[in-house]
Amino acid sequence: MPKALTAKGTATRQRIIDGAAAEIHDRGVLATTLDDVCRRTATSKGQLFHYFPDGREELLLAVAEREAERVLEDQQPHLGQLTTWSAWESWRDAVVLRYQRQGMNCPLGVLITELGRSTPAAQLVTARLIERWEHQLLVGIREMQRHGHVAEGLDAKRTAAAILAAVQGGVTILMSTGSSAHLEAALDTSLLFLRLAH
Amino acid sequence: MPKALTAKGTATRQRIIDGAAAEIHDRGVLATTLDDVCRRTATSKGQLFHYFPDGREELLLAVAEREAERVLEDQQPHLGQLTTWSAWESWRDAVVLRYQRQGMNCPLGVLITELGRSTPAAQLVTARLIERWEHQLLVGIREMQRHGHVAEGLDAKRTAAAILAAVQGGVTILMSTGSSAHLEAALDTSLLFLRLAH
DNA sequence: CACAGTCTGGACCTGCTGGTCTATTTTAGT
DNA sequence: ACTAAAATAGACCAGCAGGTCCAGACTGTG
Repeated sequence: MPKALTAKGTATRQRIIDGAAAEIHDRGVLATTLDDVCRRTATSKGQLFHYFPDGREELLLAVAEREAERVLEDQQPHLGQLTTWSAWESWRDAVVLRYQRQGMNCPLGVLITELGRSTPAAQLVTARLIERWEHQLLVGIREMQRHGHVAEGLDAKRTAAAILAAVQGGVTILMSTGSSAHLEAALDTSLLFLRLAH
Repeated sequence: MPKALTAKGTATRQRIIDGAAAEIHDRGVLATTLDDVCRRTATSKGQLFHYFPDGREELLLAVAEREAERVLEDQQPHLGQLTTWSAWESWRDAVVLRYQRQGMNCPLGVLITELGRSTPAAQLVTARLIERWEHQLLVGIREMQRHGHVAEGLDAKRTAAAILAAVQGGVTILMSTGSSAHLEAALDTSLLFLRLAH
């Protein structure tokens, strides 16, 4: 990587990341080659290794970070303000919609499994995503407790972890079957649980 | 594949599948090459393609089927008799233990994501596993309802789907972080939910 | 024993893909 | 405008992994 990126440079770098992400969405991580990315982004091998000296691995990591960012963005503004039942409902719908749109390929998941084994940096991406996601759920639950909508006695931390797991599992199942039924069941049951704990 | 397998033949075929599964457990699907499998199982390329004419894909599918079978086996006998609270607790422990042992690599998951894109046969393996797993949960919940331990009004089908998703998500998170905290939270919260619905 | 089909071994081929290298053009700062 | 650094292009390389092939050793059945 050059010492300083010019405006043109950063633009190209970003174009490569975006193109790689798109290619991965379309055809999967495994099937995506560096040449594919070059073709799609109208760049050359030279540029690719100019901006990502560590090659494929570094590029994939950059894509993973981008994807992780999106996961949370796509749940906003709902996830950030889980203060009423209707906010939780909206969030639920947003999650279902987001993953139905994404369809049967989970770029992030495969990215992590391919990278994770070798790079600790990749594991960090997942860990941070989980932590942030869970934290927002936790805040939401605490908020509901503060407003008296959910029982004070409920273990908010554990519940947040469980809801996150349920969503994650619903998504995983959606990936392999194409059906969002489990994701919806997971979300609906989670909300029902919160309501029951009263 | 030959028309008829002799006893020796089936033994070799099985040895290849077992060896491939072991190799995948140790080093991951992506890093496992056909030569690795041959070396480990003391077989030759000739044999490998003799028993799996479609090569890597066919072998991987066979391994996936084997793994799927194990997932359910490892939860028995608990999963098959979820008729009391203590049975549910035992099941909970068995699941946690099984996946803690398995550690951070999910052969089945990666197998499916690598195969799923191309082969519908791979999707079938997952679909069947999910269906059978969920069915046993469903039976368990209905049983609890019949005995008056869980409210009749609870949507058993949806709850079974949600619990399965929660477990699945807990496992997924365990894979990428190495911590079973989410899996345990998911299971504990699921059981708490059943208890609350009374 | 014969012989047809199965089993085994391993050399070999080939396509692909990540990665290197060098030459040329463009940009930014003085 | 000059120059140093950055950006771009794309030919080229090397290794590897999946897959092919054929020759030879077993096996079991009439």
